[in-house]
Amino acid sequence: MIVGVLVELSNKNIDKIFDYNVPVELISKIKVGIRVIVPFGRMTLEGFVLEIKKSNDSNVELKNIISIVDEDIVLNSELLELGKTMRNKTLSTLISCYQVMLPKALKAKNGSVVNIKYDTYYRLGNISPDEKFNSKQNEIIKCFENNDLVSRSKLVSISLSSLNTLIKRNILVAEKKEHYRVLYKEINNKKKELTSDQKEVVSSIINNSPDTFLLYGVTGSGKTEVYMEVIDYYLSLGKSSIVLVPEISLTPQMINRFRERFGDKIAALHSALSDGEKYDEWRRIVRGEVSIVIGARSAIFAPLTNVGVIIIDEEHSDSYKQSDPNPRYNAKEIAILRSKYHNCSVVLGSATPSLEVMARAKKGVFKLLNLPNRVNGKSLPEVDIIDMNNEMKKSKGHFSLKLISSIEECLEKKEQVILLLNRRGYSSFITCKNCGYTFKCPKCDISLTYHKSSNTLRCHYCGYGEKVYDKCPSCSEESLNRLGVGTQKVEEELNNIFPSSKILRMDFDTTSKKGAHEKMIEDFKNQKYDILLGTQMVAKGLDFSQVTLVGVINADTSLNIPDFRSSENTFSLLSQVAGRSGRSEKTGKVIIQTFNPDHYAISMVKSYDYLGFYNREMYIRKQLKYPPYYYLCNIRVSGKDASYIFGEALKIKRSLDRNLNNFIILGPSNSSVFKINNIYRYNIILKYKDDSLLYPLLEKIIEHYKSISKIKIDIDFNPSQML
DNA sequence: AGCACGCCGACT
DNA sequence: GTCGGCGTGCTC
Repeated sequence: MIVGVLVELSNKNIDKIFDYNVPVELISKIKVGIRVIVPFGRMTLEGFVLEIKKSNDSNVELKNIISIVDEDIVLNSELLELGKTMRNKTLSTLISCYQVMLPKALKAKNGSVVNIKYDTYYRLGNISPDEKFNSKQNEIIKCFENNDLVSRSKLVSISLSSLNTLIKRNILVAEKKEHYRVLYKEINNKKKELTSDQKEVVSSIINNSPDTFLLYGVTGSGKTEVYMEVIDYYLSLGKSSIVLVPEISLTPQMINRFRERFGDKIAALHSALSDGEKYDEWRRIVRGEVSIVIGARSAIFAPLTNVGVIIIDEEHSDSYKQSDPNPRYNAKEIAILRSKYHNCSVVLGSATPSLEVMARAKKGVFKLLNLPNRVNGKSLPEVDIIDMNNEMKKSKGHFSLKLISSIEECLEKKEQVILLLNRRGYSSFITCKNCGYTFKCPKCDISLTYHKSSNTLRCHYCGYGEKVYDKCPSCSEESLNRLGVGTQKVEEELNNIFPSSKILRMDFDTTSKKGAHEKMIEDFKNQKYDILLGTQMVAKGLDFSQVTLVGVINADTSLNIPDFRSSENTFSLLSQVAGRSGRSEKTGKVIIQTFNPDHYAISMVKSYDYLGFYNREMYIRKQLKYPPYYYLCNIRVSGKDASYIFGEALKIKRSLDRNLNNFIILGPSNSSVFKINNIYRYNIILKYKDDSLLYPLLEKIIEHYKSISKIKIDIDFNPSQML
């Protein structure tokens, strides 16, 4: 027996199948989709078995497989095939596509597999009628009246020595059962009565399946209930479901809602789980012990069989696109690929759909479903836009008088406030007021950001750090200025204005500890705090009934990012956070502070005019030839020798120019962070409508450069950010 | 990724 | 003459 193996090295030169002999004693254990250990050059590597064949059709002498890693397959035929499609769509290595499908714990570097934990259980053996038992022993045996299997810990708690006696007499027989590290609540199938709008949407999905739907529903319109109802329907047909949410909104609050309804039929894959816990969840999925998988981007690869529906909540979130390590895939595209295989539907939900998805829905490629009303029957909270250009003359802090008085009012009524400090694309760097000097990382072309806790300046890209100076190194004046607003600073200011209020600060610093995020949300829900102050993480998915005021301290930072999506992202962020207000009986209110009150991405939030925003933004995208009118592709050429790299990038650009018609080809230009860790980066940006000639050409370019180690070519199709 | 091979510069 | 630089190629 010969097997074709793909080894675990992500390198274009090795991204092909290598054949190995299977020693006789291993033949019976070989299956396509398991991992094996093989010799490779002088190395010993892990790899996936992709093919099984009878004879050696090449003229090279084959080595033997060393051992087998998995009893059961880790990649089924659907996922093996999906990986190949992904490779072709992302031009990444096949092995990287398979690796991204599996939990980290399985990406074993030479066999470092996570321990499977076992619990010991006992069952009753044969008891002949003349066996006699004492009282302790009888007590133990009684435990088996209603259960076949009883855990050792329970029996030990009765009497260890009696237990040992019974085991010795073969009255009890030991049995090992896998121990899962995650505990589950009892199912209680909490079902809410749906509104007629919701019911209509649910039946529309079920009756028109399979298809891809855009569920466009305002904040608070009960999209989650719709998802659960659809999932429940497919559950009743014996089918499984995948639910994707952005990591940031995969809160315990969200998971608990699903758990209350579906109990232990759910596996939740989120970042708060350890590698071992994620592995446990993954194994439950593989074994068919769960029917619903809820998780962030990579959960789209959940090895469920017989999928009934794939739901992508907050569809507009850019977190569904993997942008940094290869493969640069988009979970929405993967969802559609998997739905074709399973002949099932995809539901994309959002209150502010991405332009790409809405455009496709309008064209009829996706089916558009509407939820125009909130389930509480109330209208959306009133939005007040405060022009900070005027306010700054009146006070020097970050709070307008209007926001201060509204918070005051809210606190008096014992209601709660959420404050968003928009820090998207924002960093707290230090500059000299006198000469304009800024501190930059010597290895990366980026400003160092100030870290109060360690009193250092740090580089967000490479981790470089230096201590903070008093004097400007350029002009020697003591005129260094901390720019920008941190949550800490705003918290202090807030404390001064409202000394008796209880403020909860939620940002990356305060939520990094395990379970901290969960506890904060729980505490705020239980009204242990009056004001929740935080970054983007307070904007999405949270549902607190006592929140009647949402304030946005600085709406503009996300608007100033040099990215063609900055308006869309700003509109969507502001609309989302506005939706946190007035979700229950009490009427809510929203205050947005901005220096650009007339910018359409801000002014249209006031009227909740998504479609108005959509039309206006679409017009601009058409003029500027951006998505959804054109596709984008970013070719990043990088290496240590800047002039060599630029020269090669230019060659690539010229070759593209020669071979592609109707393409707009920009660059090579310095990428927005030009240098990271002494690697210089140039971008070539392509805009196009038809990609049929592009792929073979790019494959050729990759092929040409793959063996030249001083240059790296990275391709990102439809990048989420243009950085 | 590792490691060997091989072809040019500065040394005991 | 030889040690060692790293550019290039190969791994079933």
